[in-house]
Amino acid sequence: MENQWMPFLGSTCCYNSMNGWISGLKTENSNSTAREQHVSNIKHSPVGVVSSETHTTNIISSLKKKGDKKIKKPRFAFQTRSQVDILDDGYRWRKYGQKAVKNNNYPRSYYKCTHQGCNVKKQVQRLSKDEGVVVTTYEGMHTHPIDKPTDNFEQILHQMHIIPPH
DNA sequence: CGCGTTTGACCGGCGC
DNA sequence: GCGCCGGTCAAACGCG
Repeated sequence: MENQWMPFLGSTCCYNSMNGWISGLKTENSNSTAREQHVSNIKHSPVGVVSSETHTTNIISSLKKKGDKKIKKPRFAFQTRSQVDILDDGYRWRKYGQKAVKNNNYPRSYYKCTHQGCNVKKQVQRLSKDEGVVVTTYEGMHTHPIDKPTDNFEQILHQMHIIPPH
């Protein structure tokens, strides 16, 4: 498989062209530290992109039905170090569920984009290992512009609009 | 009154 | 087949 690395807000994320999903690694460097401090002004500070291969495998296997060609939705997960769970990324989200997940003391919240016809979902989960870290997973791509642009997170969202090459 | 959250029920996949 | 686990539904509720 060929991986294509791209800068992501001071850290590095990895696009895996084999399964079409984005995975990544948390990288600490002086550049990201400065960036974090800057972004922390808006309640969140990205610390890296999380790779969840097991989760990815499960989703993909569940997506493909017998005979059907699997429709792989782009997924994008990243971690932020924050006190609050809800990231104001400029889109409007409606919470439609909350579940307690195993091996985690904190519940996982499920959100859906309220825009008509836009089926983007996201999950927000706080790590019990490090309660200062919030993992946000986006699923799908928005079919509309951002309602309320935010200077910093607009860039993140823009990164997430990258369509996997074929 | 319109919209978003809460919360238990429901459901499908998967492992045993 | 059954129970666990994760994801979704939807009715009730809250709040502006």
